[in-house]
Amino acid sequence: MPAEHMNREQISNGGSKNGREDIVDRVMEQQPDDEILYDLAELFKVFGDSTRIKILYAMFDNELCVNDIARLLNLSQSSVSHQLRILKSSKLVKFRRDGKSIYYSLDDEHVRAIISMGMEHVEE
Amino acid sequence: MPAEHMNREQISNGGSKNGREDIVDRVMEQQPDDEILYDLAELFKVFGDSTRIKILYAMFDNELCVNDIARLLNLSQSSVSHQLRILKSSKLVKFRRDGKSIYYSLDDEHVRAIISMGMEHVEE
DNA sequence: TTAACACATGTTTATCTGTTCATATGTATA
DNA sequence: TATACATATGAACAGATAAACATGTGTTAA
Repeated sequence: MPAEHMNREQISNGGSKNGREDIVDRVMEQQPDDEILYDLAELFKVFGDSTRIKILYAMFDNELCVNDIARLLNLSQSSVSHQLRILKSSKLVKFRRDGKSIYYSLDDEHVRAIISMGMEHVEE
Repeated sequence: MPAEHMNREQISNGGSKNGREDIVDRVMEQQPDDEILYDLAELFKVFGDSTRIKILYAMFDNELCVNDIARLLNLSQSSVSHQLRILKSSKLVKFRRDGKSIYYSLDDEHVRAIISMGMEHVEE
């Protein structure tokens, strides 16, 4: 393509198809593997349910057993247990048994940090 | 109930029903309004889809137009547009028009912070 | 070992959500 | 103004998912 037939954008980027190729290619290289981004989405999906968020927030600085959570949030025991199962498999909560009860708490500081970041965004 | 009929747990917590009442009451007071936690869940729900996460990550430090994103991630223009609509209404991205194209970018540092926190948790 | 309690799990159902396809809106250019 | 390009939007369908209900497992104490 002769230079006199190029528009300003094409000239400024060296004549690539539409002047965005370079940027698209660069972003493509920076992008993490799909698998990682899939896992990241799965993580946020767990936070993305109001029942689970309520449970997580209740445990923000308290260890709670299943029955505590059910009474506190007015949920069925079954529902709480199902949600805790999801939180466990995502490594967001840990637990310990004490007699007949099982006490749950947040697994690490990341969980608190993620919730706090979200709260900041919401409270605007 | 006479003290000699109480178990150790009941005595140590002053004789409340099952020794967890105090904690449950305290947590209940600390818990934010349902509406706030609902909004928080809604926010994370937006991050909880692999297509949207890919789009957000691609914009981590690049402004991109709809067509860029579609080519980059091998998605249909319609799909990208639908997802950007959701990201816009959640205030996660901002945009500007330049001629026929519309350039999208992350709305603020919170968005980057939330993604980074999530990444740290996933990369373990 | 039986009963009572605390929790987990399987299944079903109603609802929600992402994609696709078709079409509409908005912008630049000949 | 006609055409092409870039993006947005509406509708419909398929897959995902949370809640409810019933039942199973594990623990304690009589």
